[in-house]
Amino acid sequence: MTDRPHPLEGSSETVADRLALAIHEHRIPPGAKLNEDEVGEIFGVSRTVVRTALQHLAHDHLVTLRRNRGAFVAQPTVREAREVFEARALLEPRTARSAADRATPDDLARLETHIAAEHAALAAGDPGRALRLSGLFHIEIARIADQTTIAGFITQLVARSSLIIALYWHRRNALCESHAHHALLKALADHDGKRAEDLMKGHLLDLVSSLDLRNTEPLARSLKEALARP
Amino acid sequence: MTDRPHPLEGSSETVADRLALAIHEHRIPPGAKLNEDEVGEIFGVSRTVVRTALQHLAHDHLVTLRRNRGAFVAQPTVREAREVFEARALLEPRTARSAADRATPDDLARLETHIAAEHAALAAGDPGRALRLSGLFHIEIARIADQTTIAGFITQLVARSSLIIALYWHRRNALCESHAHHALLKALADHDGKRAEDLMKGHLLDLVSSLDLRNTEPLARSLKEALARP
DNA sequence: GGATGCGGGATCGTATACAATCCTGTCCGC
DNA sequence: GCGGACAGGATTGTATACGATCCCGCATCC
Repeated sequence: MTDRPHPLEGSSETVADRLALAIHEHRIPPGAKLNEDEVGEIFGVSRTVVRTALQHLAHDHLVTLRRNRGAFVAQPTVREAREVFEARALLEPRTARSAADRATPDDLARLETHIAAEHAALAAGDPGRALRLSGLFHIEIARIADQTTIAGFITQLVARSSLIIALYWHRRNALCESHAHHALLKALADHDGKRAEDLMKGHLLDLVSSLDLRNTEPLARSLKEALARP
Repeated sequence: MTDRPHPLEGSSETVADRLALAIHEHRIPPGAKLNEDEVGEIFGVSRTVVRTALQHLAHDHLVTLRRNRGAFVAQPTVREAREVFEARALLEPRTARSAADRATPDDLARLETHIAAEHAALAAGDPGRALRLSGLFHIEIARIADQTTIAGFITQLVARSSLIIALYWHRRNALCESHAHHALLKALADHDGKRAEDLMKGHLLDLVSSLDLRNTEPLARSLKEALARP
């Protein structure tokens, strides 16, 4: 009942957003094929708009477009995974510092809401939604820093991080996340830029350390393991 | 002879690249309208591929898509201009440091070529091409640092910087550019990461200081000045 | 028996056609 | 003379149609 095949709603961005959300919440696994006709029928739109949406997602590295093959949910390599988090390490700590200087009570309230919703999603057994909200927390900080350009980059990096987590997640330490976010919020509330910067840096390092980035290939996870011992 | 209206060459990315190059070299001014039929006829392709190319460029903030209005070459606001250079300030110095650690003789030779080509273009009275090569220098450094993700961001930021320069350029100090790049190359050749980082930081600050970012509107430059005294 | 060539089916890439929207110039009323 | 409504033209948004390419399965040949 919640998801009816809408006859036609608005534009291609809606389709892109819906697809991105599904990918972000791990409802569509990495490597999954996104058939144009199928997606078009689901959303009640033509292939034209689906193609536009897929190209949009491809530009954000959420899907991979292979010529005459179709669109697939991206499977970041370990190299890409490292690059994504190195980029985040360059962008986010300094942005968090700026956010600490500019955060208004309204901003802090919104962040608090995010954290609460994240907890609620976890309690409700919806880790995908919790992960999504966790990412929105980072994006919101960039927005508070009043840097829409950087916020755009972080949005992209968070989206890719979601795929990376889907592929390379190892430790089951969900508590770390929420606690780190809470500490970060406190630093922002205190307008302690230096602390916010350090906390963000550490938080990102924790995230990377919770991944298993030893393998060489992402599809090795489904291929090499299959023929590990011949 | 060099630029014939190709009957049909390859794909939409070619059109996007050609358009991006023209914008980058200031052959198409900010605010210019990009008619789909017109562009399609120029490149000998259909509107479908032109639309794809324009959406690609829109995603990189090189063109602005207005619903039912068409595509226009972007006109970054002063706010966007500041944001772009703040993002570059976050990304490029640290990337230059990494590049200094990894630069091979082959990399250095390629950078030397870039600088030489930049000088040649300036001498040939083609400042647009010189600016393009100057941007490629920055992108090449990110590539040397072996960070394709960051390189992608910098590519986007350099492209937007080209538009910003077209709109807000003030001082005519082209020497600064080439000299800064030469000093940077020397630091990279010496594998002096710290110096490369500092030089890049200073270079970006010089770039910003060569702009006139006082105005509030970008189109004021072409509209208000026209009817300054009625 | 295994590898190679080939054909059917499906899917993507591009072009074209139609509908919706917007801009511009003109006409009418005040 | 001037402001507003309206129609014409142009341009974009979306859908559909056709051609090209690729994958998969089967038959054939070595």
